[in-house]
Amino acid sequence: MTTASKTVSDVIHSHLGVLTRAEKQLAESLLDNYPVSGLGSITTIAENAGVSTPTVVRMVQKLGFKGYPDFQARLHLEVEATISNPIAKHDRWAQNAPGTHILNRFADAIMGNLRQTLTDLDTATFDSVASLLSDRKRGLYFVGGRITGALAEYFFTHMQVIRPATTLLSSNSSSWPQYALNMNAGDILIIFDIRRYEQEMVSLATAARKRGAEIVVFTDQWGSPAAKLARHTFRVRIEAPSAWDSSVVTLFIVEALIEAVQNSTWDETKERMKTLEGLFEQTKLFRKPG
Amino acid sequence: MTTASKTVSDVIHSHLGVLTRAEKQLAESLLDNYPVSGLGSITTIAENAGVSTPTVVRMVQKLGFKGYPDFQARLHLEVEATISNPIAKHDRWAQNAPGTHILNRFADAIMGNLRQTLTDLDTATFDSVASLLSDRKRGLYFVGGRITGALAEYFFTHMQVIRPATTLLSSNSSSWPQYALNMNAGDILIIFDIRRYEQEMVSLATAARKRGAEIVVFTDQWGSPAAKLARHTFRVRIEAPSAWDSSVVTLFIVEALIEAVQNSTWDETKERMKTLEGLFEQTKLFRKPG
DNA sequence: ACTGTCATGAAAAGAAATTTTCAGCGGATG
DNA sequence: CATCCGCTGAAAATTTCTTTTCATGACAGT
Repeated sequence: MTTASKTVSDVIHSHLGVLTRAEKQLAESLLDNYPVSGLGSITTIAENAGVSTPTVVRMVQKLGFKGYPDFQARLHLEVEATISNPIAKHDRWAQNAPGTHILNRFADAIMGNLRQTLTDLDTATFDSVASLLSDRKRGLYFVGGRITGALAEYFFTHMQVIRPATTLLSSNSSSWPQYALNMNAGDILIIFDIRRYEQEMVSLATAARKRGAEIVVFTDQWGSPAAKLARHTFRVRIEAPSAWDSSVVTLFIVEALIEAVQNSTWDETKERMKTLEGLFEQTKLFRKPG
Repeated sequence: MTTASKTVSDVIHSHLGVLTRAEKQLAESLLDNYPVSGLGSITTIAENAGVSTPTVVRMVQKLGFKGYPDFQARLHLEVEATISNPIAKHDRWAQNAPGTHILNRFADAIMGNLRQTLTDLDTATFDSVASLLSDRKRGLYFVGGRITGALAEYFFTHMQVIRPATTLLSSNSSSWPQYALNMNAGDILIIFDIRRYEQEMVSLATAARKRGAEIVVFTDQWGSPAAKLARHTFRVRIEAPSAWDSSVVTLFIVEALIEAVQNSTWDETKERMKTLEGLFEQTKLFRKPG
């Protein structure tokens, strides 16, 4: 066979370029939860992928197999190889990585963090924050520290598209008092502050509270001192097998919040995004293509 | 179903006593190399076991299954459970949250992304990139787009602490040519570019290549055009139940890389970090947790 | 030895899967 | 705007799989 030593996954990847729309759709479906997704009959996988059975036949033939049975036989071999390997037995998803590889240890840790964080997290808090952030009458201010500044920026960039009146505070704390001065009652200050808490953060939070602003804090399980001044606090697990803390779960919550806000204000956001897209497109028109 | 919570293997074992000779022979064959041996058609497994197909039907019905397809469907589920990872098992997650809550839907999606990404990811690529980034003789340049700029910044912030000669390119592409001009042969350009690929990224990558720089690209499963110019490419799953793509898994890989680099250059890094800590303490910008 | 019971597989019948055919549709091109 | 080309899925044709039927043979009890 021409596809001798490569895995079906490899073959699919190497053919992605020559696949048509429906075939790509099928390929995605197969690669998702690979290789188990290819265990069933041609009818089943066609249905799962939302394409017709002829499309399946055409694709597997395009990939170099004689027909669907040929394709499936190959998949079965791969499943067998995977399962029969005692090392891979429990860790198929990291099959390429030795058990002690940093990727695996990281994945374990992050999974634990996510599970723990979600267990501890009150969905009412999440929903309340989403609701606060959806209120367009409130100004939003984002601030983070040395490391968490990137998270604040990420959150800010998205919210800026979704709604007006969003402000990103510089990571440099010397300019913070000026921002606090501009806050109005009902505005929201979103603080990212994990260990090695920044002292200035408390001053900023205090000033914001005096101006009547609500405070939302993303911190770690030990809690930023600024959390005492907050209306809502997200305590996120940040432990990783590393000298550094992990921001993965924090980013996870940020993204979920972005979607929650976007979803609850979709009607208002839609037009806004369209306009913005137009602006981006226009800007690109004036540049030379690469 | 009567055989609800037990595995097929359990069911077979508990029925061994009531099986006839040919059925026992079949059962042995199935348990040998279980559960993969049950992947094929009824004809196949009958042949492998040296019995007739009616024997197979009779046995699976004796075991409590409706017929062979029922039996096989169950086996497929077990194969899937065996192959899939702990990540997929989210039973106890977010107990406080309804199954349809955005947090849970997001968690599902991110878990899938992580699993898929790790499955597709070659650890050799990861290790090669970690090794490249550990080479202090090479200058590092980080660049991202509108959304991914925050990721580039996050990566940069950490690497800046760990090693010298790191540069963060502005998100504004107009300044990129100047950076390219400063690159030397062997320098590394780390590009973050997910869909809505930025056209200028290709120009930058081309310019960097001309200067002899190596390119590492973080992109999505569809692949940034800049990936064609890259020495190494990370294809990360970014799908989320959201109007926006998810950067969680990308951040995961970034953090793992940070640790890998830090770990491989610890001796050199240690002193550097101590010095930096001292500087931070001195300026009282950062405090220890209280 | 006779008889009844049960296991077993060959073969037929039935069901389902796989492949092929073909018409419609939509985007590309002139 | 017309034409072409290739993708796509409905449906038919074909192949394969699954189940049922039934004849045979082994064995236990009479």
